[in-house]
Amino acid sequence: MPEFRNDNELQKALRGAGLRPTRQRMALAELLFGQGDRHLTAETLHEEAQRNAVSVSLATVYNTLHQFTEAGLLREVAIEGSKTYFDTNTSDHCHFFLEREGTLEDISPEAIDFNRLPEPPAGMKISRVDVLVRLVEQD
Amino acid sequence: MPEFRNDNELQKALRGAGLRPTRQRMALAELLFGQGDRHLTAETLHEEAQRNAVSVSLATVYNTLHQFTEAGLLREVAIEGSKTYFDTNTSDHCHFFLEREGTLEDISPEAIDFNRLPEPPAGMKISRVDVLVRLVEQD
DNA sequence: ATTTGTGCAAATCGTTTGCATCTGA
DNA sequence: TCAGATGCAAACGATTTGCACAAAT
Repeated sequence: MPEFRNDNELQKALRGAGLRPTRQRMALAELLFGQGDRHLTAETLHEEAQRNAVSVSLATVYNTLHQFTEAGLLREVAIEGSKTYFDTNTSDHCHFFLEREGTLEDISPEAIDFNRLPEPPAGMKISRVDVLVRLVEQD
Repeated sequence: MPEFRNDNELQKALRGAGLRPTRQRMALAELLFGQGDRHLTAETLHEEAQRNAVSVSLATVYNTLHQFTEAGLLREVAIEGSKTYFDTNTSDHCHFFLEREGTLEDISPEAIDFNRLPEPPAGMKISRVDVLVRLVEQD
């Protein structure tokens, strides 16, 4: 859950990841990390950038999201369907998925607890456990 | 986990789902349900059909997979990335995902056990819990 | 005969890429 | 200066759709 108080910290974070703190990356990072935890797609972020008079191409948004993900600043969330979601909360946690709206919400890590996890097959190890709790309207 | 001993049972199942037992649907159903639990994509199934001299168009494979899913004969599995996977095992279970190969394996239901599940927000209920255990080679 | 399904090719959607241009160190 | 970034438009892969034809009831 990266947290940045000012542009200097942000610049340092980008530099630390081997990324030049360009105008576009700084602007996107501010949108991404400036308002708590968020779940968004490339399109969402692109639109938001335009609304905020930040001029970035969609291609750059994609590039940036992937670079930030590699740098550990974002996490990809696997949902069925076409779009890729990015989560600004990179800590270990699960998600609610509102099926009607197609949106994600974090679940606090304490709210889910495993009794047992399966043994990985020989030669393999668990890299991550994704849990998606699907929600629908109550009938 | 649908199980069909012969074409008659299969026909009945399709009819029960409001689907005409056409040549193509019967052939695809045999491929899908004739050999235990499977995880496949539209392309996979299409190729397999061609290898078995079953002539179906890719569009029909897509249609059929979705119709079978709606009918409860298949289950979609959410993986990140482009392709959609279908699982012939419709019972409640989790998956291993082999990241290197991009393939799925069932996990026996007993191997995973939740201590606690989160309370759904007001007015919502849990429709399903998807668990994906990601595996990588041991280092 | 009427309804439903099929195949093909074109259309769509999200995403990626090639390449010329620009920018930050 | 010059590697690295950006933007645009074209390319792409998976999936969907429109429509004429074929098959099932």
